Amino acid sequence: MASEHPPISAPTISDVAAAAGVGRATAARTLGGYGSVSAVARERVLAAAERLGYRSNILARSMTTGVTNSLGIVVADIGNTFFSGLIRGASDAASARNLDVIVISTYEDLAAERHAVGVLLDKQVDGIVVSSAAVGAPDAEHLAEATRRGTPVVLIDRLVPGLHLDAVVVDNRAEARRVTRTLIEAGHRRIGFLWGPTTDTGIDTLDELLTVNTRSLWSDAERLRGYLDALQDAGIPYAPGLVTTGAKTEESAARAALAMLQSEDPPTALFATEAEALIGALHAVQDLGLSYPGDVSLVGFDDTSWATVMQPPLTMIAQPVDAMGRLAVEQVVSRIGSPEYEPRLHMLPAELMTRSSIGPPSRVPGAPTASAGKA
Amino acid sequence: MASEHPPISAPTISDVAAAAGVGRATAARTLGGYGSVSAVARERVLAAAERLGYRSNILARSMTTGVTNSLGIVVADIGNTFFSGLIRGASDAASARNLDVIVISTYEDLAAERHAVGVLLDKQVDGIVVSSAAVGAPDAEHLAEATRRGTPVVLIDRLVPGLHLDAVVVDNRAEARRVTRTLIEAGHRRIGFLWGPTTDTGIDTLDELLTVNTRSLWSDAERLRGYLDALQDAGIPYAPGLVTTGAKTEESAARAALAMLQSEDPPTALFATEAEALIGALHAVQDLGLSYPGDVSLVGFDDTSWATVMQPPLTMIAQPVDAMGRLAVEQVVSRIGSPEYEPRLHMLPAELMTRSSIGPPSRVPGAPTASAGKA
DNA sequence: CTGTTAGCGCTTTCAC
DNA sequence: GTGAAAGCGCTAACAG
Repeated sequence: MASEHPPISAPTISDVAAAAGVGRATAARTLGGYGSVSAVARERVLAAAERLGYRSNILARSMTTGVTNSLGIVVADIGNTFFSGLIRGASDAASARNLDVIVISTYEDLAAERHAVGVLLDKQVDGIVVSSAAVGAPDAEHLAEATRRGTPVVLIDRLVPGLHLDAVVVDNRAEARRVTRTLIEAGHRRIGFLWGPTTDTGIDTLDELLTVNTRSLWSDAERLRGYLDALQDAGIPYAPGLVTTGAKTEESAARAALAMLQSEDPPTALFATEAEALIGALHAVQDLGLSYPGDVSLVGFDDTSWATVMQPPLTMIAQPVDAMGRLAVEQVVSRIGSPEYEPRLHMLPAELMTRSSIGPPSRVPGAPTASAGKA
Repeated sequence: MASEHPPISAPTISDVAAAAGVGRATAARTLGGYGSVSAVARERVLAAAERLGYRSNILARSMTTGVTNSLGIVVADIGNTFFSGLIRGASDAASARNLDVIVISTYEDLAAERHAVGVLLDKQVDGIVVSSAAVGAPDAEHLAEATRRGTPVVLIDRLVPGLHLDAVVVDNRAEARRVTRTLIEAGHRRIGFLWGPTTDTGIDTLDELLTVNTRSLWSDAERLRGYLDALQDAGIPYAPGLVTTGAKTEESAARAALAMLQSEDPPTALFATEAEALIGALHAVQDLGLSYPGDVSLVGFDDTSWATVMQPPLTMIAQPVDAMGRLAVEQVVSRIGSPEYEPRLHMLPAELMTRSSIGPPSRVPGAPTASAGKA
């Protein structure tokens, strides 16, 4: 039942100060939580603020302080569960710190990524987490530039060779090597690799493959190298037809798997580098009336809940998406505090979820050494 | 090779104006794209801006104009593919309009949702898209309030009874009724419903169920009603044991399905209201060594790519997530333009992806009418 | 501890 | 058309 004319627009600090009978600065200090104010003054200000329903205008605050309490996160595809898992971890960590998150999807397009970073910089976010489409430092000038200008950026999921920034990734090469070895130990020698580098020129030699691989995303390139490492460890020669070179789509993976499986000397195991690729592989296997692990063994990156419900359940590599997201924002936050230390590389372990899609090879290929392994 | 001392901090409109030899206002006009400027002046300003590398400070702009070119979207769980699909559609539509999106996850917690909306309002987003955890208007004061204060909000996926706002949803009741009828037409009379209302008090009568259902999220409540509608249409009495009352988790769904399937008069079909529930159901089926659709038929909401690769492939209801997301931002945008028209309700159709998880019932329950249906 | 006084960079009257 | 000048709401530097 008051008398003071309620301001038509939202109350400002001046309104509160006036209502409390103190100067603007005092009101600002108590409301902004800085400087020091006497207990009495604080009480009166708080009461007045409460009464007026005061909410600070954070745009104005951000303009003068330069901090927006928001983080940008740019990923390839929000709709992909790997990335949405990352985002989930990141945004949980962010809200725990009272930061909010602006999400942008680039669909692996570098131009879109540059634009996204520009938007974020314009918005004056306090930091950026990005899973970049850049395959090398020259592509990533926008990231280097942002850092230089004072907005910390941390890479997530993918490193960019030549770019020294904080990063949170999984050791893709080691993980790929490990599963491939698992396959080899089960007796496999012909292992199909789904989602090798995309290229239209045929790849015949290992050298060519390695060269082309250089132009792939770090994570993809690393997985291929890990696969190749394991092959080499076991003295198995590289077989051109077993590494895919098509587009990275489910359909393309299905076609490639189909072709491999129908070839004269088909693979006895398939390693899929991504959930989508695995689904493609499964389609191929099913279309051919094959079963796993009887006819072909199967493994894939990026574990999901449906893997447990497949018959038989799928053995998968589980990346710690939630932890990666959290760690990335923690890293970016600590970088905001103290910008000048060496970039930190966080390599998190992945976990091989052993289930039942790996078995012994269905047949013994040319080489005589084959069936020696286990039995 | 210049001479003008490069400003230590980013160039402002004043810098550009000075460099161009015009007044601030003229520079502001051409750079801000409002008012009118002579061709010559515009050229000089543009050139100067280019030369200085001017980027407008959108925080300052937002502060004076009140528009931030950003939208808030609050969902229950970013990690859930249904919501990440929504977000994907929404953020695509947003970037097409040069808006960016701030995403917040609430995990179905109303307090978190209120907080999220508060944050968004503080950020002065131009509009909010929310899939609310409110089950009735009293819970949704924060949404009504936001609208009243001039920030349009559009509901997505879920209506809030009693709250008249723009909304984009699927007719959950009709869709649930439709699949249930499909099941009935296949001969089923005992159909388990996974993810009925969560409650610890037992539910014995239909009335009790209906009452409790009132306290569920709109979408969940509607799906149950649709199920009940179809039962009633077919003259099948409500069977208490066939509607779940546990928590909404995969494990709980699995337990409930297990219990149903092991009961004396088990269901011959299971209708799962969510992907997680379906996975739970599949676990139960498999643990019991049952197969589908031979022993039990299965259907679920929220189609995904892995449904096609299950053996047999799963029949699912596909919600148009992408379109829902897009439409929601379109709606919120048009509401920003002209705030005063009747709230619009967009009910999008879902699609039943018929595959192979529905078959005839495995056995004939008590009633004599059963096997009459098809054969 | 507190009030006064300047800005932050932009938009927006308002005269010229 | 164009420039000068007045804010937007806040923080910050400076006296007292």
